[in-house]
Amino acid sequence: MVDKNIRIKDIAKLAGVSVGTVDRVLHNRGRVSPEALKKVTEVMEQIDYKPNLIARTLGSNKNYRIAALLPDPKQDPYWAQSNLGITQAQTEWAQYGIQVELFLFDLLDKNSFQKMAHEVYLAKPDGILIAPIFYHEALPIFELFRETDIPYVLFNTNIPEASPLSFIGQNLYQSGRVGAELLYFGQHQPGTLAVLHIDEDIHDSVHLLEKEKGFREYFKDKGKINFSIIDFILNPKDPSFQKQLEELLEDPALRGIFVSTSKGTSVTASLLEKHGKKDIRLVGYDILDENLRYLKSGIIDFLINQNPKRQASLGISHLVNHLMFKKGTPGTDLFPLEVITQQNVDSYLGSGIH
Amino acid sequence: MVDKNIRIKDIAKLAGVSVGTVDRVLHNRGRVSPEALKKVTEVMEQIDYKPNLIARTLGSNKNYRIAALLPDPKQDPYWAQSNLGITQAQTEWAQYGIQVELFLFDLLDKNSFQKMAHEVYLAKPDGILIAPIFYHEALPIFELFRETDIPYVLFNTNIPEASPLSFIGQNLYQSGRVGAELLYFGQHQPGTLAVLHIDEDIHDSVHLLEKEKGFREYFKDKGKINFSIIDFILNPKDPSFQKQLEELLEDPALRGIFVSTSKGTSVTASLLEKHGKKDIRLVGYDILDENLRYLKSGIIDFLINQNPKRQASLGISHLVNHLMFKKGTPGTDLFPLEVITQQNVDSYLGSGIH
DNA sequence: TTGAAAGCGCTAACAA
DNA sequence: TTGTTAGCGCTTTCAA
Repeated sequence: MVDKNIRIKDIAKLAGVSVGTVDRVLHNRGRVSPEALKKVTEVMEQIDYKPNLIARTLGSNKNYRIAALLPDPKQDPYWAQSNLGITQAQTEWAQYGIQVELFLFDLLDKNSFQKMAHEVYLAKPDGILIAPIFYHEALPIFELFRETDIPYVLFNTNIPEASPLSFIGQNLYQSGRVGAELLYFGQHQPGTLAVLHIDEDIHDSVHLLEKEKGFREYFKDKGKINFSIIDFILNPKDPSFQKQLEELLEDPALRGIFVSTSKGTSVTASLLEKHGKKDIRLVGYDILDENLRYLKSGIIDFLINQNPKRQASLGISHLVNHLMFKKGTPGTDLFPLEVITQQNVDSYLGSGIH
Repeated sequence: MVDKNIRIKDIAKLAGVSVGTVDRVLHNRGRVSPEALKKVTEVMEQIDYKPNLIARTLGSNKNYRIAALLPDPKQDPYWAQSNLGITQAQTEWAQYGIQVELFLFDLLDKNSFQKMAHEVYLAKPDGILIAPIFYHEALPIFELFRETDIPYVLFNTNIPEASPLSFIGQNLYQSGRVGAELLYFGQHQPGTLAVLHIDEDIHDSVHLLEKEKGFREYFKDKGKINFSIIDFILNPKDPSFQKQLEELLEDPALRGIFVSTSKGTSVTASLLEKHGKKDIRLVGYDILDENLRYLKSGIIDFLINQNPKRQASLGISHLVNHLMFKKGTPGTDLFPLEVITQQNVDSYLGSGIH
């Protein structure tokens, strides 16, 4: 009533041109005389024109195909969550002509990543969501994508050189600091703190070392502390894996363990449980079913939630916003480092929107 | 391409009627013959019709007025945050013909609440967002709202008897349990734990007592513990307020304090700082500027984030979804009980979307 | 009770 | 380089 929203039509009238011309200026599709361009831009600057995105979407009755490249959800519950997020976004956007095609690769096989990335390229989608967990193999892929001008969004792992449309994930360095904080909090007895990187492959090493760096620098900043910090990179497939871990647990000075992967968290927890070591503090990652059990039983003290589901679903949304609504997306979307405890975990399991 | 979405037109064709009839059935606007009704419903049951909400919104070119009833943001930084969330939602939806009118009342004055609630009623908006912090005064208001069939959404404080369109907030009982958990965590020395309800009025008593109940039951569930729990209801306007607090701090056995209000948190922190009591653990509420400083300096150990900004903005969105998109909204939307620490607080300050 | 048709704001094809 | 116009899927008015 008060102030009817300004329409393209109004701008056209004010500038003395047709809606077609305004539209062309709006989307700089060219084929506009300098005079017309000038007049329209002048009007636009005076009026704070906000396009009606709803009408825009309906008008340009387009279908978009989005390719999602990520590890096989069957291999790892963490990636199963990511996959869930994609499925969720898919059903949400399906009615607006957005199709999401999955391209899954083997979490442990760089070649498979390369192969699937190539298939994404061949599929020529309108947008790409990608978890570039293999740094070196990913770089040339981005070259390809850029050549074809297909917008791509990174999630989970950041590769700034990729200059993506946007990155969705967490500040891993800070994540390590949070881990350190939680491990240190209220600990008065001197002793040993351990950092465990448990993974079947070291592909994520950058990922993990970033966390470790944050962890260590937290203590460096603290100045003099009572703890010695040791770290391990362990492969659960390694025959000596179990033994190495058990040796660690033997250490009577061991006060706490920070595990940098979600899978490793439950593995460590199960050992801690077996050995009845309830007094060793354990901080790990993610609200996976396996971890949930140990959190509830008190073996795990804190989880840092990476929210893989929401990372993925937001990734799709970013692409949709870009493709459909031509909306600008933030270059990086850093998720909060959610601290999960026995008492607040249920409040996170509820809606899943937040 | 593969499966074009089904349109009303398609249903009409299949049922051998016109789109007008289908629309009337869809929204049971009546004036449809039993035969037509039958045919259309039959087709509808066969096909999983999902209306295009975008087209619907554009088609019914309506404007909606939403009234927001909440305490004056100038009185309290917590409510300033809520107000921010409303402003945010307002600008987001303005272009689609949604207008939000603010109705502010005095946080300390029940009469002012009643008066403004009545003004909301007289304004006859299309939807209402309300923070019903005065329980007894709110009940008759809801009667009024229901009479006029205006949908209303509660936030911050739940009143189940109000049977609102939806409630947005937190599980306060569980919130108290989280507070207890954080206060207890890693505490080995026996001593005293204090629960502080600091507020200028006791209007929120239900609110606060719910938190206290959770706090106490946490320890009850724990069984034998080393702590005695004491609690206070304090009014900062009371001349003896300062003295009462200082007396509490004198207690050498005091190990930790749980403050149930966001404002009270900073008040307590400032006293703790003044007395140089860094060893007393402090758990409070919300990422307000005042609290932020004390969190960073280590006086406050944990904050439980109630996310007032997002509560409010989501409240508006719920109403919009209901009014504009005729989308179903969840009856209650319980926010996660976010644990904020020195190390993760920045990750929360960033985007604000999450 | 029904169907036809105009219109929501924008896009995009087309003719001029 | 321009303006005109026919949609997009749905709502809503109006005449039949």
